[in-house]
Amino acid sequence: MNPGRPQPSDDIAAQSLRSDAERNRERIIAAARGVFARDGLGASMASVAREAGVGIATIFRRFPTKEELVAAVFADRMDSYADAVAVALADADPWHGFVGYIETACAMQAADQGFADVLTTTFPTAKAMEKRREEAYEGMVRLIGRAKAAGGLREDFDPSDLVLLHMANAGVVNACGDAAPDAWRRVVALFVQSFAAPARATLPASPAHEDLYRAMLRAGPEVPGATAPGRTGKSSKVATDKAGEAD
Amino acid sequence: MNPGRPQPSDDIAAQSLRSDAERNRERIIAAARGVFARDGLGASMASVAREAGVGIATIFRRFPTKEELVAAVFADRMDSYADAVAVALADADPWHGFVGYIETACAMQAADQGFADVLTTTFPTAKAMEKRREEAYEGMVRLIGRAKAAGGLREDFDPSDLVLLHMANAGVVNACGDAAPDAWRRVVALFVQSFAAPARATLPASPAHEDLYRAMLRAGPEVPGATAPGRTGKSSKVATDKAGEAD
DNA sequence: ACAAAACCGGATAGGTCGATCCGATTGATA
DNA sequence: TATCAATCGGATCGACCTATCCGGTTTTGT
Repeated sequence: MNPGRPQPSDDIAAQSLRSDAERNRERIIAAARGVFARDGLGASMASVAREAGVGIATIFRRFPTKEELVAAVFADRMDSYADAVAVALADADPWHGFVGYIETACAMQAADQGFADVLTTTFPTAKAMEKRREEAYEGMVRLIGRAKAAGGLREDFDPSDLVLLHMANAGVVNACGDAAPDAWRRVVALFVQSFAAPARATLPASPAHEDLYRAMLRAGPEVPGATAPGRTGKSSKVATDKAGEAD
Repeated sequence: MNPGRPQPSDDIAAQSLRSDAERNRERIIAAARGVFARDGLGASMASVAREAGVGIATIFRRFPTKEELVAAVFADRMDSYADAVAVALADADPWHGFVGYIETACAMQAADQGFADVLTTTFPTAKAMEKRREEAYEGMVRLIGRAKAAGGLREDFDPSDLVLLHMANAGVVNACGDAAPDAWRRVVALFVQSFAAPARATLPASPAHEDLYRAMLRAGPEVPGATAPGRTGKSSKVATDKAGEAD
């Protein structure tokens, strides 16, 4: 009956972890949840350790890489994400369900900087998380089909548009942070109105499926958000061609 | 007539720089233009130096901080940006001018990763650049007024919506990079359709002016983008993670 | 041609990050 | 209670970043 006993019928998840180890594991996840939500995935492992009240090594012992910690932290959030699609599919009104999904998912991005990044990044090594993502994607395709059939959604809407929506929303919540915590609502409302049927005009083609996948792979590295003072400027150059250059 | 002579009536800009120094200064700016455009503001000073064929110290001698280099590099890009507003105001058709401005500005973001961030960040120390930004903003307010008066633009459109648009577009171009270089066009087209009058539904309130300013201040630090896509293939371990970036 | 000032760039300082090492500690078992 | 493996956490590694230092080189004015 003692928890942690090596009995086969014991509690699953934590397989034979010493009691203090299991306690720390939960502390770490709880701390990481808060830190990633507040500072995004760019938060350092050290800051998570500090928040959890454990040593840095303790984190890496339980989660050999940062990516694994991220996967552990966001596992249940991805569940909620997949659930949101299921809830939307259960809605009797296809368009209402579609809009509800969008608002729920974007609200999740706004409430958790880390999750905003997760939705626009793929983690090939975190199979469980990617599985949820695919489940959600398949549900979204059906959701879109229903909404189109019911006439609420414009016919040229593509599943990839939801990915683009999340990228755009991530840009807004990342840039605004807590300075303007509700700005995303207006952006999302504008998007939703542009999704409504009938289409006001034709759209440029959607990006290819695999291009978007590569884009999400590429995003992996880092996420701004946190660092402080040393601000640097940014710049751009324009040099080449493209679009309307001024002279 | 020799350039660089200490004559008072000499060429302005470069005040008495030795010929080789002036040559390097231009090389540095040209290199930084390309590097920032390709890799975003997260690109390191070392990579700029390498591209320019000069030493790191040479860059910091001419531009004491990275922010100053950025300001120097983007000065003309901000001019083009302000020009785009002027061009839009000169358009006989207010709505056409409004849409043209949006497409031009967003195209500039897509063509230059660094500029995408510049548009969503303020640089209090770079006064010239901030002046251009304000000029552009004032022009945008007039542009919006004209477009509303002509009936093309929905009445509840707010100038801050253009800032949000740029934040959203930055999110898309940052996430997509060169993997899906045209994805932004579809997003912008959707936005434009949602801007068109008549409004399909009311919108959540706009963020407060000063909140958006604080958000743009806060955005400063870093920008991902840096690391190359396929890279890291090498040995095992560490593949992922960040690093460069960002920052 | 020549000296002095201006300039160059590699090495280095000092910071952060992810990740690892190792001596000290603690929990589980008998 | 005694034992020992499992665990802990601070120190440390290596890589990268911005920024500075300093000995060698180049431009400039006479």
